[in-house]
This record gives sequence, C-alpha cells and structure tokens, in this order.
Amino acid sequence: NSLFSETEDSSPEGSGPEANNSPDSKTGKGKLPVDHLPSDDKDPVDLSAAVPVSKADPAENNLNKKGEYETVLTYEDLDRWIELVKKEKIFAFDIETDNLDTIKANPVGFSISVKSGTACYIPLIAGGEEILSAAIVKNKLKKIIEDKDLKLVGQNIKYDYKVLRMWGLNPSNIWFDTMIAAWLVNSRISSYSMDNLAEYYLGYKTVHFSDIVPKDKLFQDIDLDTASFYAAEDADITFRLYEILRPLVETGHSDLFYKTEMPLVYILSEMELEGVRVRKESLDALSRDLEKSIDEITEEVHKLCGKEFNISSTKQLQEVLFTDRKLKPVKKTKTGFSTDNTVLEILANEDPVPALVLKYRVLAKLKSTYSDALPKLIQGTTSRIHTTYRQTGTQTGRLSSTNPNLQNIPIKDEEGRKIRKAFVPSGGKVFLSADYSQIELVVLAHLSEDPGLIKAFTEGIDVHRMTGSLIFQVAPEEVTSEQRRIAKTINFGVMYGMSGFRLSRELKIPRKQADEFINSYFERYANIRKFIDTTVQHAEECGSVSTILGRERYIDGINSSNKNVKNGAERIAVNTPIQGSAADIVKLAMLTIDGKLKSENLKSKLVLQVHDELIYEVPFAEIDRMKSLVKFEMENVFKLKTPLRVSIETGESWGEMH
DNA sequence: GCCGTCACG
DNA sequence: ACGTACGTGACGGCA
Repeated sequence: NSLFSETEDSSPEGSGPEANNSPDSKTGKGKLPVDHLPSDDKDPVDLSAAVPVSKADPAENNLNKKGEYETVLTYEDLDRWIELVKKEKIFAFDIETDNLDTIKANPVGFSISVKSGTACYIPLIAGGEEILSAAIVKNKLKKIIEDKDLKLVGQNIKYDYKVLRMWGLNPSNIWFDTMIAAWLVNSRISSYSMDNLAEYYLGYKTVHFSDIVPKDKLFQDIDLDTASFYAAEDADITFRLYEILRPLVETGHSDLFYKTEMPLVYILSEMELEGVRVRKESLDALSRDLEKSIDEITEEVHKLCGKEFNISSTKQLQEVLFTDRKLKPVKKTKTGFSTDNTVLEILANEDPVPALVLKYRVLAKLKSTYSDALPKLIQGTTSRIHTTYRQTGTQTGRLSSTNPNLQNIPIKDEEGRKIRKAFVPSGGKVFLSADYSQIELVVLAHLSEDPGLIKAFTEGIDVHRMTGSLIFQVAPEEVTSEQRRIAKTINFGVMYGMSGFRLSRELKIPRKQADEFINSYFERYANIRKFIDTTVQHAEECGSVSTILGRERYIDGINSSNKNVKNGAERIAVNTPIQGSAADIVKLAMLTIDGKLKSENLKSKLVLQVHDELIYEVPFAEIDRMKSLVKFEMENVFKLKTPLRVSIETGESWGEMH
C-alpha cells in the first residue's frame, strides 16, 4: 500500500527504455561554472559497464605484483625525480605525517609515482633521525606542487592539501582523487580507503599502517627501509588505481568529476582549515545549567518510581515502564519494547514518568552531544572548531560532516538553539546565511514538470498552502493553518514515498482519511505520480537512477520479489534524484561563489555548509556586496524549469538567523 | 561493535 | 497479510 505500489498498475504511456526519463536528468543540462580543466563528457550509454562486476582477479592480471621502489637519500636524486615528474606531467603524490589531525600534522616524508610498479620515498625523518632537510625539500617540492602544467593524483587529497597548506605550500594542480573517482563510479562501496580500493580494483593487499607502526610510536620512529616501502607503495597503488579509475570515471561522469567534485576539494579544504569560532564560555555555562536540570529530573523520576536506575539505559527504562508501572508497550524493537519519542508521548497520557523521561532525553542529548563535546574540539592554535567534510560519505551526493558533525547542530527548540548561538563570527565580521527555499520541492517540480507545482513556485505562492488548497478544494487564502500543516507533511512525505499508514500516524488521523489525502494529492499533481512511475521503471530497467548532473546511484533490490525490499528500493529510487540533484545545485553554487570571491578579491569566507544552506563569515565592509552576490549566484547557478529562490540573512551568531 | 535513540536537512 | 519516509553522525549502554 505504499505510494508507489499503488501506482504499479497504471501503465505509463510510450514507455520504452529511453522514453521514460526527462533527458537532462542523465546528461546534466545547464552550464557549469568552473571551466579550467579539459573534459570530454560523453552520455552514459551502458551504466553497468562503469562498475566492476566483481573484485579484480589477481590470477588474470599483474595488478597485484609488488612494485620496485627507491629511497631518495640525496638532493641530486630528489632533483632527478622532480625532473621525471615534469617530464611525465601526471604524478601520484602522498605524504606521511606525524598526526591524523591536519592542523597539527607535520610532514615526515613524501612519496611519488609516475608509473605503475615504481615509486620513490623522500624521507625527512626516519628511525628518529633527520634524513633530508625539510626546508630544502620544501623548496624543491614547490616546483611540482605549485606548477599548473602538472597534474597531481592522490588518494583523499584533501588531507594532503591541508597538510601542505599548513606547511607553507599552495598546491595548485590537484587533478585526480582516486577516492572521489571510485565513489562516483560506485557510491555503494563500503569503504573508500586505499587499502580497500587496492583490494577491490587491483586484488592487491597493501601493507597496513597499523602493521608497521605500533600504537605508541609515530611514523618517523620506523626504520627507513620499512617506512620507505610502505610509503612508496602508497604512491604506487594510488597511480595504479588512477589508471583503472580514469577511464571508468570519464565514462559519463567527466564533468561531474573534473568540473564539480575535484574543484570542490579546494573549497572544502579551505573551509576546514578556516574553521568556525565557538564561544567556549557559553557552552560551558550551558553544560552547567543542563547538569542541574538533568539532576533535578533524575531525582523526580527516581522518587516517582521508588527506585534508582539509569534513565539512559533503554533496558532499565523498559523494565520500569512496562513491568513496574505496567504501561502498555506500543511497539517492538529487535531487542525488546521501544521507548522512543513517539512511544513516550503516547504513554504520557496515562503516567507522569514518560513525560519526565522525554524532558531528560532532550537535555541529556544537548549536554552529551553538544555542550560537553564541542568545547573539547576547539583547536588551541586557532580557537576555532574545524570539522571534516566527507565528500564520499553519502550515496546521494550530499556532503556529510564529522568530528564534530556541524550539520546537525540544534535549531528547532529554544533550548537547543542556545548551542547554535554559541557559533559566532570573529571580530569585525558577521555571519551571512543563504538558504535555498524548498529546494527539494523545487527540484521535484523540475523533474516531474508538474504544472501545478511549477505554477506555485513560479508565482511565488506558498507551496504548502497551495497543496492544502488543492487537497481540501478551498481557495488558497482559505486554507487553515491545520490544513497547511497536513499539506506540508504530505508535500515532504511524497518525496520519501510515505505510506497512508505513516501519514495517519504522523497526523494522528484515521488511516482511511490519510489514504484519501494521498489519493487527492496525486489527482491534483498528476505529473508527480508519472514522475514516480517513470523513475521506478527506469531503475528497474537500468538498475540505477541519476541526478541533474548525471550522478548515479545503483538501486539494490529494485527487481526483488520480496515486496518489502522492492518497496524500499522504490523509495530510494525516487528520493535519490531529488535529494541528489539538490546536492548538485548547492555544490555548483559553492564553486561559482568561490570564483566570484576570488575575481572580486573579497575577503569573505565560506565557513559552513548544511545541505541547502551556506554560511559565510563576512567583513562589515562586504555585507551589502555579499548579500546580492550570494543571492544572485545561488539563484542562477543552474537553470531549472522553475526558479530557485534564496533567502539571505545576517547575524551576530548562527542562532539568531532564520 | 552493535543497538536504540535523536540531532539536522 | 505485511510493513510502513529519504539522507546523515554521535552518544550511552551493553555484551
């Protein structure tokens, strides 16, 4: 009974394999903003050809042979390698450091390969002793790192870029990241680590870092021969992966790779290095307040229950709620009865404890995940928090953010918003937040070409009100706030493939009524149903779906005979082009704006990206220019069938905007 | 290392 | 009759 299976019977007209998708969803229509790299993008013809069917078979190739490596011990030998790189133009490059944290890391040595099976290691320190002078090596490496005629290949280059920038070099020829290429070719590999890619594509087992460096030691402590082989192998394997991945990524993904994802490496690196200022005092104070409230609630819960227990333990909580207090379980988990939010809200009607637990959970979450954790991640040297964006972290094309995750800082509740208010610009600057309004619904309007939805966006009508007006058959101005709320839930639900069951639970309305709302929705927005049908059909035939820039995702289970698996696959197939195309657009906007900042010599910096929102730190003098520049570039970065709209706000903290 | 939970878009 | 909204990352508890 999901939205999609309801549509299974309705056969879309003229549905040959080629006729069922809007043409630009595959080839990536619209002009791309960055154009400094060569490209020969071809339409993807055979999608399955871009993905290895199975792991490489070592017996059938020489990919897994160990290479022959050289340790560079003199400056003459180093010069020879630099000349070799200049001659060959394309080179794999890797850095060994003394720390995974790029802000603190110092280079320990470098490796280079220009041909598979061969590589060199250039040690600065090995066995605890200086081998080559860092200053001299830096000057010589500068000649290949900053030469725009050369092309640098690397694995997870963002890391190396940041280390080199901190070291004092400005890498300017980053060209091919094997990790990103592998992700574009197949976004569902479990890990894009070099060790894993080497095994997957080359059938090659690499030496692992932990195999040669004991826990209490650093890379520079390792003896030269061992270090040299490990490091040189990294460059060699990177070069071999490049040779395999280049033709794969250039089959249908050239522009996406060379003009979007690779240029983005610079931008993300600079954002991470820049970091964002957080007021430690505010968070510390908040932690103290939260602790007090948590203690009070804990005491009250214990008193009501007549015993002390750990409220954070779902196991102990289940015992208290469902055994001691004899409340009726609402739903099960794999391991017992659920005590999640929705359950506690229902139980709160009959007992005072669940409401207190809900309150406890909110406060405990804020304290442990945010106010306690964030201050620990403020870098002493910069007084700022430096997140890491994972460019290969999602299957849809979005970025993700880790250590800390700055894409899930609270905003919805007033208590949580205090966390956001601790994020502030540094002196003499303000934050500028630029937010795409309803970008996923706008993308849906574009992809489905639904006249109703397009009309709403083109005329600037409130889309939830519009949907409410269509479903309830009243004039837009007569839509009540309750009707608008229902319409909003449906608008979002459709993009995820929500069922009548879920809608009825979400809105606390009868199942039958929820089904009627959904039917009514698809009657009014007929092209959306058509879009869903054709997208699912495309997935069934090709095994994949794609975004406006041609980003592909393979859909496991789309032809499964298990209905649950099938329905789940359909939801993913429909949602991915929407979420992924929105991600494409935001990435393009980051690139065009970056180009503008440089050409106009502006000092504003992009500090955060939260999926549909960009946050810049802006000097007072640039506020007016930035407001119009950012808005214009974001709204015009990609031509859709309905306009993209952006709302701009400035503020003295992240929490004061919106 | 997995589970349940919950923060965001 | 069945299961039931997409995409993430981090935390505490527990085995």
